[in-house]
Amino acid sequence: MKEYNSEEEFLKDYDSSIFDKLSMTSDIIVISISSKDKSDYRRTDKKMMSILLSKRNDYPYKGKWCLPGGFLNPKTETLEECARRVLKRETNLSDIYLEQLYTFDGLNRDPRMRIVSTSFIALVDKNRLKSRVEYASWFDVISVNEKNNIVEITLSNEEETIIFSIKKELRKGSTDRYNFITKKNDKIAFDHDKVILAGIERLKNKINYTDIVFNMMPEYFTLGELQQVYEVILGKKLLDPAFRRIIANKVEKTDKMKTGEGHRPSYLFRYKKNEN
Amino acid sequence: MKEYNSEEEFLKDYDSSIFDKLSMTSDIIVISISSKDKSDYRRTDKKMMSILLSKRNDYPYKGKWCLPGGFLNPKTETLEECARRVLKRETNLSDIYLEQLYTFDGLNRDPRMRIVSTSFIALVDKNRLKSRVEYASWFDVISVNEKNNIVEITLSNEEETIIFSIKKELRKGSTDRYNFITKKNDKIAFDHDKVILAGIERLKNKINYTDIVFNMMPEYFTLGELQQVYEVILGKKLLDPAFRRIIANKVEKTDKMKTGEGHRPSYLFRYKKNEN
DNA sequence: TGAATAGTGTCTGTGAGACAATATTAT
DNA sequence: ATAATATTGTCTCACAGACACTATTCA
Repeated sequence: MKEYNSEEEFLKDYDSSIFDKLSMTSDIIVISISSKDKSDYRRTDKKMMSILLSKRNDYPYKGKWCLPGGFLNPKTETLEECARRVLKRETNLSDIYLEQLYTFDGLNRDPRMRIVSTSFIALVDKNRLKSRVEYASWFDVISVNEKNNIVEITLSNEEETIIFSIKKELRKGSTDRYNFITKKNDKIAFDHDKVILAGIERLKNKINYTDIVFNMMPEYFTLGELQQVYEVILGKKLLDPAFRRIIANKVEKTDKMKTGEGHRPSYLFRYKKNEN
Repeated sequence: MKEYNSEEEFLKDYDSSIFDKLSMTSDIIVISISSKDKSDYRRTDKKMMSILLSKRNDYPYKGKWCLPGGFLNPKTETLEECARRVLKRETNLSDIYLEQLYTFDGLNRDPRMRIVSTSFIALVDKNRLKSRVEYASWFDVISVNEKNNIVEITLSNEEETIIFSIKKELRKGSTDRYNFITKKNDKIAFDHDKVILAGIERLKNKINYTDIVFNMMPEYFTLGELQQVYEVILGKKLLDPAFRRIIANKVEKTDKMKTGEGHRPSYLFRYKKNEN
């Protein structure tokens, strides 16, 4: 083997083809909050999480739904830049909250070849999306039910309902980490069912010790609306006074009011940074 | 474009060379607890974290220290399997606690070519490592000091001291997530300085709401020892009664004692699963 | 005996959970 | 007036922080 005396010299000779290579993708679970129309004039809108899915036009998994994603161009971009490029294409927005979620790399997750996918969570305020998305469709997260370590998730857009379930199997030697095993899944492509579950769980875990939720809120909101968002994400009702104590130093009251709702109007609040 | 009528038909024709490809590696920050010899017969050993580093024999970064790692074989293994293969080689152990940490993918993190690295944390009880590691060396984590969002980490083995510092720059639009920017680093190869910081922070964050710490403990331990491990990882002193309350339902008392320490002997405890 | 760690008791303040009470609007 | 949500008050209980005290060993 040749002896090199400097890194430059070594690199000049380096043949990058000696290692087996593979392709990577960035896949994104875009989460936002949508409102179901109120049935009663004085009731507030029911809020739910929604996620963005695209219908696959080509093989593999033709006709199934998948998360927005794209192949990494290894010469020019990072995985996060790749994700932003995809998001720009899908939503026409460039400044979306993005956070690396997990790298999925099962040997057969893509039937074409070995593809490793780094997934991201994107959180967005739905009001910012003016134009209807062309290829993608928003699915409401109707329910997330966990029983005996099996999670069943129900998604629905206007035309279609998707139900899939995943078993969370305790990892050997751990008391709190799980392998995800698909139990039932007819309509989601690749392993994106697992990405969706991982994303929903990450959001649920982080909502209580970070401020990420405000990435899904409009600039002005009532505390009732904010509380509903927490309730939807956490999957449980919260008590009003407790909730207000918790978020008190994360928001600031404005002098604006939300009126015309058939009941007592409420002050509009705004996200307030800092001050822990 | 040819029309396909089934996924099988499509795959038969599929040319996987149309996308640019790249190489991946798994890099592992192996963390364990070591004890400094007691100077006074009645004082307890001082505990510290230690991490495993290898000296690079080849370019690039020849002569610098790096984390154990290796190239992924895309045909045969997952990233975690790749990490376990490396760990087996370095420590001769197969059943080490392993957790995916983060995927690092800066465009120039490796001067040879584009290489994306998925990093893992491994936690191990040092007593299980009988034989001295051949190529790698344990470095004690002497200090982790954060001031004005700059973290300075000092590592040391018997012969060498490594000091590096990283700036944690608040990410745009976030209040709790940071980009890592190397400020000073002469001795750590690649971006492994950032992996080390990410690993130490992950451990610190998870110690309070998981049981991962027991992966670094021997089967029998005193509560004093366990408390020291918590203190080293959290970087602060804890109060005895509070600590005992917190871990009370994670451990069970045995009838064994630890004696001969120059002071009152203490009961040995053992990790107790479940019962939250 | 003295220095050191082991282990327990208990007071206090903080904060979440729970429930109650009052306020205000559109129909 | 009524139904609905908005907003605040307050009681209680759990628990972490703090400090004090007792126990036990080896040189």
